[in-house]
Amino acid sequence: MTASRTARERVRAELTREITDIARRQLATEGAGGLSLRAVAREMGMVSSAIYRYFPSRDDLLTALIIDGYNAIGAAVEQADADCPQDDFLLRWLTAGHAVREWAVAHPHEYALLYGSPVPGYQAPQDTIAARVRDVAVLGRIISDAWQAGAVHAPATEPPPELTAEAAAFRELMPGVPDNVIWRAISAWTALYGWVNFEVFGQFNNTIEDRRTAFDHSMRLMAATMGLAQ
Amino acid sequence: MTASRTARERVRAELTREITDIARRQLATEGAGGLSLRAVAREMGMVSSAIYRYFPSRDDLLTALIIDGYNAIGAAVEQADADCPQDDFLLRWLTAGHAVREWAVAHPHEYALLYGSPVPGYQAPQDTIAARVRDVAVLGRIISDAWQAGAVHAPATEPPPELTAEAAAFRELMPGVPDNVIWRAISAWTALYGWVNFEVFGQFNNTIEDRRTAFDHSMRLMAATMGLAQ
DNA sequence: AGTCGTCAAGAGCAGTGCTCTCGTTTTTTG
DNA sequence: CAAAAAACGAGAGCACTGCTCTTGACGACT
Repeated sequence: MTASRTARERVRAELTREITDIARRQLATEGAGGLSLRAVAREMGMVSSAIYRYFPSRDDLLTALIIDGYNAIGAAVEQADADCPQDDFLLRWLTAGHAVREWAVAHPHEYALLYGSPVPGYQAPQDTIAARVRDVAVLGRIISDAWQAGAVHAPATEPPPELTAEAAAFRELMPGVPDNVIWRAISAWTALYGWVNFEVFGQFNNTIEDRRTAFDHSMRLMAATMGLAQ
Repeated sequence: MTASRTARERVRAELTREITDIARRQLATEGAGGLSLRAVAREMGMVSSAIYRYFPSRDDLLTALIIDGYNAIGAAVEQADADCPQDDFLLRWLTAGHAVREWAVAHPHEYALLYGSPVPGYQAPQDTIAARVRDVAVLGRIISDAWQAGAVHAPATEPPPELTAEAAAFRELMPGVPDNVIWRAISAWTALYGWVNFEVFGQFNNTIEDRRTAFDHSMRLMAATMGLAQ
């Protein structure tokens, strides 16, 4: 009986996957606003209303794409870090940063969906938060490993007392790491994505051309701020 | 005759301004995607096609709003810096940063229009670039002033030679400032906007609550990276 | 074998950006 | 001052969107 049930569910899963694939392709070429359920249906040879059997609304399709996107960039960063010699923490930081940047440059529209302005009228459901932490978890692990190895030499500028109860999520990612380093890591993390935002969203147009080199240099400065310089 | 000509042009300018005002209000409440020419016309008691006498397309209306937005945030930063004691460079940097952040938090949708994902199908015309540099010009002036006053004590980590021909626009903003400091300023600038992006776009939800304090601390770390720490 | 749920299809609603035409009003020109 | 020209608001209309509802057919489970 499971076979027959699976027969139906298999074609359903297949169609669902085909929808997201086409949607992702449209997203990559047209951007988030150009994603049209009717266009997806048209490309599949379906009628538009049939799509709603699989995704109750456009937002649900967007949510699926967002989750896929977080997992894709998270997997890219995890893979990049796994390929690194684990005891070279500066290299790991730089490699993870480049992985983020390169994925974003290769998938600008998907990146915009994840880290750009929220899609109007769209509220990210809780389902996304599990996938969204994969990249920052890698960063946390790098810093945490570096700290355990005694490779973090940051100036001892204590953050203000108002912040001691903040950023609990980051603390969990970096157990044992003192507040000073945690907040430096948060700063570096926001700087990393700030750069990628600027690059992907065109803020460097006609200004910085060799963006990979410039990004690398900036990430080295951030590593120094974190105390990771060798 | 100029009076009679002005009569018509005056009402035209007035209507144009009313359109942008209503559009800005809709933008603030609904976001960029919710901006509808028909809704603006409806609110003005006009018929939708009449709007096209004033803005040939939705993109042109968006462009007007974008230019206004760049000027608004630029003016806010300029004003904040002007109110500072000009010889306290760390304070000036922090004040300018807080001005950016506070404007962005107060006008999240307008900020998203300026620094978020580009509106799909919309290509920013050249008209915007004049207004868009006002905020970064303030930052450049702060660093430049600090350098002239001998108040910049940054470690002498030279950027790689590939970058010596890059970022000419930044160099013009900071005449006489050496490359090392220029690239540190660029890093700090991207970190500043990276933070604001994360905050405005909801990346700190359920993670960091006292965002002003955390931002301030991060900006102090960036000041140290630039060599502005006192 | 019959029932029940799933499915694709189609029509339809309200909304969008945008174009075109048609009178009217205002400005400019002869 | 009168005629030509330009600007304007209104309306209809096109192609498109997300989404809902209904209808009829096919497949799955008892």
